[in-house]
Amino acid sequence: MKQYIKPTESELEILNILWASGPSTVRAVHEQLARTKDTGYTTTLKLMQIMLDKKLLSRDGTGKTHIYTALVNREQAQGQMLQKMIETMFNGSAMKMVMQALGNHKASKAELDMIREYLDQKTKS
Amino acid sequence: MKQYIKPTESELEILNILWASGPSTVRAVHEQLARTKDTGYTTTLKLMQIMLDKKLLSRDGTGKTHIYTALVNREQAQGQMLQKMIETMFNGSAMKMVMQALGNHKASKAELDMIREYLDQKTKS
DNA sequence: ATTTGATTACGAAACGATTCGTAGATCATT
DNA sequence: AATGATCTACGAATCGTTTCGTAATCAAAT
Repeated sequence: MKQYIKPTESELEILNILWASGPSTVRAVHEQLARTKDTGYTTTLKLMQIMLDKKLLSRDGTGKTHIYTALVNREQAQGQMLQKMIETMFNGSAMKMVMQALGNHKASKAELDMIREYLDQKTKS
Repeated sequence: MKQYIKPTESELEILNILWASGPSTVRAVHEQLARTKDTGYTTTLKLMQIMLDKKLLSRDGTGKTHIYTALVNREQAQGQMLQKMIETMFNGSAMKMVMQALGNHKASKAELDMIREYLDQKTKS
């Protein structure tokens, strides 16, 4: 049975760091986190321990300092969260969401071109 | 000062109903909610009262049964939530998100065409 | 071996969201 | 005006998340 990935806000912040940096110690994660967030070290530690419990992370406990690794795939998590948003906010229509995103965000011409190219490629196959 | 809209999961469900149905009584909202969710009437009531408190809703209290109205605009809420997702999950790139959405969702050819048309229009202006 | 510094483990407080029971208010019917 | 049905108000319990203090553990340096 496939589990749905539903990280909390804080968990997502940690996942993002691990996705970007790869397997890391608590301290490394905490230092990144502390750049944008005022939080204590043991808070980060506890969060990561809970995420271990929830199978969002794994860890290598050889030696004193443990090394944590994200167990969930970035693309998969992104996809699931997007899918959910599309369903609950955009009536299941990816198109509506895309348009809203592009409309709001005032994408650059280069970005628009890239999307167009991507669409072309997708239509062909 | 502009407030950020950060409805919870449950609040979003209620907002969606009000956006779709327009101003409604608690009972009307609850009946829709109860179709997909097993919840009590007073729970819905309490939630809507809290949302009133948070200024997510307004209400007309003339007469016995109150009529609630969404105070937040649908498009605005969607936009903000998308923006946040883009920032936290897609490194600020709307394009990345759009591609991920399209890639995952397997949009129909018709949908793709509509998006392309939209892009063209957007490029022109 | 002892001290020092950093790490992990753990419990508990604080907080917000959610749920629901119960009481009180209101209205229509009789 | 009493009954019954429906609604609102409110407090409290529960639950999950987040936070942090403190103790235990470990490793390196003295």
